[in-house]
Amino acid sequence: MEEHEQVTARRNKLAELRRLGCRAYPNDFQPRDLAADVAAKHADSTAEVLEADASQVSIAGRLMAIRSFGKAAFAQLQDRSGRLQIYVTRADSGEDQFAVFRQLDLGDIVGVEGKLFRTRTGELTILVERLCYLAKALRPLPEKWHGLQDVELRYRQRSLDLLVNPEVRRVFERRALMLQSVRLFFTARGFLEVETPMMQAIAGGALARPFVTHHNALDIDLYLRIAPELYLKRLVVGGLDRVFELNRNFRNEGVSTQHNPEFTMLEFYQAYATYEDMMALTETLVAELATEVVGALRIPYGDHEIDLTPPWRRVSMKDAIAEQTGLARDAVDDPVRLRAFAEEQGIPVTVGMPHGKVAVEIFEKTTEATLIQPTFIVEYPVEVSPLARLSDDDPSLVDRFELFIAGRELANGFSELNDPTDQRQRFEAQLEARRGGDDEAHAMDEDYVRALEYGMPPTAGEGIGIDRLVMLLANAASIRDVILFPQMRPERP
RNA sequence: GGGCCGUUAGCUCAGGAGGUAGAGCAGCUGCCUUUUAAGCAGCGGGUCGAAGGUUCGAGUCCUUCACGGCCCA
Repeated sequence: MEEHEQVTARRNKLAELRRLGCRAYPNDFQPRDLAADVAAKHADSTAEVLEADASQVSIAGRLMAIRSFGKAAFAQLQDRSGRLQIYVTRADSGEDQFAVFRQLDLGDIVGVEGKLFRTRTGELTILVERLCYLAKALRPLPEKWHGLQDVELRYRQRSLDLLVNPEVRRVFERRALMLQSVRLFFTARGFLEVETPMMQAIAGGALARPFVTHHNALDIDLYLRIAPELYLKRLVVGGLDRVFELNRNFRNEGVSTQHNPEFTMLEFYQAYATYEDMMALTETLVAELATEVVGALRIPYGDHEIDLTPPWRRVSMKDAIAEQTGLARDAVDDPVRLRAFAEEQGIPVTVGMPHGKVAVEIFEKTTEATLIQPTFIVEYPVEVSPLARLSDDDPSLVDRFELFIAGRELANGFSELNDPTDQRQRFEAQLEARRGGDDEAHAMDEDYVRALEYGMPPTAGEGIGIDRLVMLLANAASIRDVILFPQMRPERP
């Protein structure tokens, strides 16, 4: 393959650097300072103060701009903290080092040491006395002004994206801060962080299609988990009354701005609590995270301003449907009339589909996207909630909620079903649904029922989609903007 | 899965109604010791996503495919 002219030019400069006595990839330069620290420390230092200060600073990073004159040059050096201008002159750095500098390109990594001064325009700058070439960028960087715009290239070559688009780094710094805050929040409340299997013989805990893999030595198929739920509740049976897990789930479904096949889920379980306690805990958690990460409770998201100030609205699914569609509440309660409405609206409902599931279908199609401000939808139908405790008031419902913000589901929580007999019957009902063609129905898990038979305390639990929460707090439109390496089709040669 | 849109130099983008492929940045050569997207002068760089088709002639029109984006399911 023919090498690009710009790559050839850079290879030639690398050869010239060797000729000048540089090692090609040295590793003996240790920067003592960071660009942003230096800038902060000397933000108010006048030219005279800097002149009188004999101390040296040393930073290392990537050359992101070079403005070169004959015997001197300004350049921008970028490290993990930010950028600082350097000034290299033949007089101050010496003939040999200046010759090295002249072989450097945008993107090259160097270390410099020298004294600070202020330029004519007042910019804090290092006058370079020692210059160490550290690594060559053999490929040219994207354009300095527009950065890398092509979203396909940005996702496929995240290194380059991070390098030239500083706002991308900020999103992932925000994400890291949020994860750290989540851990502090739960550990401060007595929750134990645990890790449960990602490879499971039965993919339980949610209604979704799993990825399948194979264990050679055991000669068994295993599933990548779609949820950690059933393992976390086994731990509650075992006396770990408060547990949380913050890690990846895998679902073998489509890719979109809202879905990546692997995504990060927070799940937590608290004994002697109810789903109402979980709603209150969620309000506190999200409000705290927003304050921590964004610094405000009213946050911008796309065209909206979201107000995360607790408490949030709570409304039953059927009331929400009635409110949105204009149907009378008794029509929503009536299986025949509700089904007729679905068919009239072109919402696909199958012949044997139970009333509760028809309601959920209608809710998802008509109402979900309208829930912009934080809203807990409560009173979920039992047919779509095989792991949730029955409502004491209405046996067709369970003590469950989902949280919607900006038209998207962010969390799902409920009082846990801890009656092993009921749990077995629910699994059997799911098997029936599966035989009826529902390939997302929950599988039977005998081992889990056996665990429940030892007695699980009354418990409530919840899952929160972390990527979506990061999207909200980082004002990102696509899940790919908050996942470092989103799933893409492989490039074809 | 369906609809719409995109794919042109390393990057960011133009390319009217089919008639020899353009700019800026980046690169190369030269000048330049206070620049800020530095400046000035000159030069090089293209399988126009791929494959077919229509046409005297296709970046441009048609078909299929690939990859991506947005919307819908």
